[in-house]
Amino acid sequence: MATSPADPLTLEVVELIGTVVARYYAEYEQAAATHALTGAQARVLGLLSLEPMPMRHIAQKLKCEPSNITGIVDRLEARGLVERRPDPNDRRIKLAVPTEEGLGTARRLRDSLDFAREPLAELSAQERTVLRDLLKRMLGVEAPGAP
Amino acid sequence: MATSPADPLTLEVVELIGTVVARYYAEYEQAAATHALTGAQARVLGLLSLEPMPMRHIAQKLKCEPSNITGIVDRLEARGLVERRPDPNDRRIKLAVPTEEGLGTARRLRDSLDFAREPLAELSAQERTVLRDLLKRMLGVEAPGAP
DNA sequence: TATTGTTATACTCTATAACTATA
DNA sequence: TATAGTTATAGAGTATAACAATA
Repeated sequence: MATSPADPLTLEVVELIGTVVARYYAEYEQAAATHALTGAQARVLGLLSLEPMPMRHIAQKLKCEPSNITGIVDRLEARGLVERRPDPNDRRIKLAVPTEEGLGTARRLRDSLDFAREPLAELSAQERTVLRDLLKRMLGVEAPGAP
Repeated sequence: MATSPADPLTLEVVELIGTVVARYYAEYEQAAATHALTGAQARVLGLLSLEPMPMRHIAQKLKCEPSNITGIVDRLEARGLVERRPDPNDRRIKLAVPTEEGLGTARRLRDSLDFAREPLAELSAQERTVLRDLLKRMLGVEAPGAP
């Protein structure tokens, strides 16, 4: 479907979002590096810290090829942050599970992600609520009071 | 400076921003791939399409090492999208300049970046204005009517 | 046969260090 | 000597294709 072709207000918002993306991304990479992780390793570890899952699921979540996950989990496993465990029900599957140390690293990583938390301090609670609801609608998340 | 440590509303907004970042980033890479460019090549070409600049300046804008730019510009040049030109005032400097074809590719790339433009159609003009002003304040851009 | 994970391969991006040619 | 760009090198991420083990 064709989208409205470039009214100035929309373009301005798009550019602002681009700035947010660049800043957020850079801070994420830097926070990962602080914990001696690459961005991809940090994303996998963060994902697994929420829920252990088979290798293939990780690739689906990260929208990349499954073969890439092998190497990333290899490096996390070599550092003792993640383990591969057999799935009792299907011996083809290997579950990637964070270790205690991996969980700790994931938590510290999350805590060090100040971005958007510090800038958000500029906004009042009411303004944050407005921002939240606008972002939700942009992203197609169902509205607070709608079905 | 310590930031407020995790009120639920702020965390929710941070997570929403994370979702925006992931979606925007994925769409940018995909749009670049549509034009047979990598993300890095697309970023360099987009930058040069606004203003030709010395190799070193590109590295500063992209926050990476200058040695990386050599290869990226090599590949853009091999495809006829960018040229290296001598700087008349300082023979150490090489200016990276997009060709006509490079400018066309950059324009089409920008036009194909529907993200945030399509989702923004969900919002009214008034809501987009509110979103714009909130993002500006978050990013520390001076407010519309403030010094 | 289909699926899961891995390996092998090739390309790109990245940082580091050493090199060249200018200034 | 200092700076701009390059080269050389090594590590990591990525996609593709082929493979072993299991279903």
